[in-house]
Amino acid sequence: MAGEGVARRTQAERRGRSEEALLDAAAVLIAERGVEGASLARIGGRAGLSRGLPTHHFGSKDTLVARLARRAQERIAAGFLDTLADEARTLADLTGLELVYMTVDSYLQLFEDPSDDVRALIVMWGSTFPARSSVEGMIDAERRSYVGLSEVIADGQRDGSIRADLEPDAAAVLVLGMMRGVAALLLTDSEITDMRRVRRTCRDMINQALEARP
Amino acid sequence: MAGEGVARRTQAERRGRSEEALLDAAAVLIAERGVEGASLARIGGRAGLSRGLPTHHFGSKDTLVARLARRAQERIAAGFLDTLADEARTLADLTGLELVYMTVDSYLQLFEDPSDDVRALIVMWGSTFPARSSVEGMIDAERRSYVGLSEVIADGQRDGSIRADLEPDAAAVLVLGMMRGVAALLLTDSEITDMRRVRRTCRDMINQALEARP
Amino acid sequence: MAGEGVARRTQAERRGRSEEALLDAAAVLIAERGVEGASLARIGGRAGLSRGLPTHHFGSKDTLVARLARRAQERIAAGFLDTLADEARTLADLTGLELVYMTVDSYLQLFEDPSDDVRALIVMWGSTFPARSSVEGMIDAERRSYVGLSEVIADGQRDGSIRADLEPDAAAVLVLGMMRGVAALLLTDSEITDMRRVRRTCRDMINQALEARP
Amino acid sequence: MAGEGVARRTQAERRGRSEEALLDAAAVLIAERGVEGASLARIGGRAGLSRGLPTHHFGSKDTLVARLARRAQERIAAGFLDTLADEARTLADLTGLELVYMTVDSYLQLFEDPSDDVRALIVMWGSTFPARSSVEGMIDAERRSYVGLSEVIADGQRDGSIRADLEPDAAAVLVLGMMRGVAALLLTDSEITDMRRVRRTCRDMINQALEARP
DNA sequence: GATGAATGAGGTTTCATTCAT
DNA sequence: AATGAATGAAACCTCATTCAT
Repeated sequence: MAGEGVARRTQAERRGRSEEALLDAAAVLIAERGVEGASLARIGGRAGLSRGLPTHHFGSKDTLVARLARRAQERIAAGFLDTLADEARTLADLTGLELVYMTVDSYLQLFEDPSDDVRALIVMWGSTFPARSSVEGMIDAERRSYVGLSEVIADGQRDGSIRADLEPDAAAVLVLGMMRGVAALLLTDSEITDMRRVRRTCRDMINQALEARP
Repeated sequence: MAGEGVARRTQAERRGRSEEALLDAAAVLIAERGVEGASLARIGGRAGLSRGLPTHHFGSKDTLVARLARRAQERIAAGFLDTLADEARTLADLTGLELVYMTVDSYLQLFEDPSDDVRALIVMWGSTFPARSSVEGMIDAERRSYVGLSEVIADGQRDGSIRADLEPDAAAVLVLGMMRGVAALLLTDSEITDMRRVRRTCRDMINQALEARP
Repeated sequence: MAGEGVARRTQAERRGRSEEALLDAAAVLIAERGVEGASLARIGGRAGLSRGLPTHHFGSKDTLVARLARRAQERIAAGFLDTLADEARTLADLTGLELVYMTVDSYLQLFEDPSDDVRALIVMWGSTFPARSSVEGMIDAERRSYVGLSEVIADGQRDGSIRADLEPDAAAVLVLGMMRGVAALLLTDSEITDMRRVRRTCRDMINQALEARP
Repeated sequence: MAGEGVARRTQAERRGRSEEALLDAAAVLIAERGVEGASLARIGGRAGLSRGLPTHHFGSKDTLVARLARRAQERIAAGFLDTLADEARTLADLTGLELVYMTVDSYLQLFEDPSDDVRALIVMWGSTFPARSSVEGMIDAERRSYVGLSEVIADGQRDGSIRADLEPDAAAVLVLGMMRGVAALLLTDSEITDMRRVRRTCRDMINQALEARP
């Protein structure tokens, strides 16, 4: 029993380690060359493993890409919660306006020195633009982000921090679109301007645009 | 001689007509299946022409795609100028703030019922996200948009319509990113909310965020 | 116009020649290594053409195999009609019994010195045995052979050359099965016995088994 | 010691049980998808065991397939002897003609409601048609069937039950080919006609074709 | 005895491009 | 100007097999 347990854990560990390595490699390559340019053979090679392993583990390229997308999204979400925790606040303590601002700001902060995961995520987002796109779960996740943001804005209207005359749905689209679009612009042309100034200006603009005035 | 002249004009016309047909077909296919999914053979077929014609006319796929991107951008710019003309204004009559707003609004209006060109343009924008991207001229064009917008904002500060404490560069990134990002979101998930409400809310937010206050 | 006509004929000829070469190569390789063992790359190579051509022409392996099957079946049918013509008879002149016999005998004769087409056809027949098989049109063609043979036997009963107490359906299955099975056995193990003696004995057995007795 | 003995027997039993399960699964999959379509991983899975077990037990796919072929042939032979035993006859009591008939008939009877083994066997037979075929032992077994049948026919001529003017070799090929071919036809297209009528007609035709006449 | 992770060869297919017509 | 035949690289995927556990 003990022997079996060890063997199992070791096999599982081996598997897990390979998967992580493959996802890491996929992130690098997708960020670099796009979803289609990142071939499974190259992903395997870059991970220091064999050409055939990516398919062996994930069954198909679509699955691998979807898994990478989810991992990146989860990491971002976890990072955001960490940030809140670091500042010793809970969600309940924040006004809606503060929460909107922190959402946007912590997202943009990721792009000051973007990880491969984060860069890959934007690239994957870009590859969902064609009508028949394939990155599974991506559009759903985007929808959830939109709904969540919309609710936060409505909350902010209830708690009096956000102007009551905004339409939460429409404002959520604008804020989310700005987050994604700005990230994409800066990733594409990193010389455009530096992210820190953008974040500072962004705080200003969000406050001006959303804040309820006496 | 006269006959030859006519023949030549006809040849040139035919050529032009074929090229337009090919670009139209390319726009449809790129909007539908992405840049890589739009194969030259399919583009030729969709245009009602031969498989070999796209290469024959444009020399390479990259060139074809670049030409399509330029055509779409020029059409958008021309449309914008037409809108201004319709409202019997010249650029000189507008405050910086008005110009920013009209730029954004007329862009978003394109996505209420997007043409194939416009949809293809967003798809091509998405395919520039990888670090080694290929759509020639696209990043430069984006840079020019950014510079132009930045200047308009600075003009607005000079003419007193836009808050003086904004950094024009950073504000331009935020506004341009929002335009692109919102367009992409709505193209990807058309059920999210309707564009008209977004435009209305956008006017509000831009005014609040940029307007100089007494 | 004339130039176009020539060009077209020449292009068409080129295409036709390649197709024939590919089908010939496919027949050799399928006879040798089976349907799955005959890879498209090898077929192209054996035909003295490129690896990619088989797919380019036929679209898929299934189509290529189906085309080969049809070609072989048509050639066999044409050969049978030629044989009849050589003997200056028309179908109408033959009794049902004679026609059954000639059908079987001319089929078996093909296997005295079997062409690649004929060998490939038996191999393709063998590859239809799995429940989910793929050689398109093969099972239908087999069904048609069976129906045709069954009608010939019924005709023979009407014209008095074949015993009236046979069930035409069942007899057709037995005769057709024998044709195919014997062909397969001899192809598989050519040392079993020589085909000429089989044909002689076959005539005997068919006469004994089917002939109406006074 | 006793414990060890038990353990060993249990181990051996387990091994045997696994092997049988693997062969059963292989029969199902080969009947369904052909020899090449039946992958070792799927065989293991279908048997409710692991992916690696087929190789572990049989060493190679070829060996597994050969073992399955032999098992199926032995079962068929054993079934035939059982049938004889049920009818309380020994081989010595039968005339050659009767024995030929019973061989064919009991074989065809198997296909009225064919087991996976029997279906797989026909599929494996079909996969021996290519010149370089792989199912080890299959062609030899077929040869032995042929030789045996040929001897039975010669015996029948000696005992006066079968026409003396037949060539035993050739007749054996025809009878064996018919058995196999009819089985294949009915397996491929089960709607062709029902096996019972074929068996009835077959008895008739064999008697007419082989029986010595006074 | 058994599991399943890992490999890498090989298959079909898609495609941009070249070239003859 | 236009067609479409031909090429060959590269993609995804399947699979028998090897090997560590």
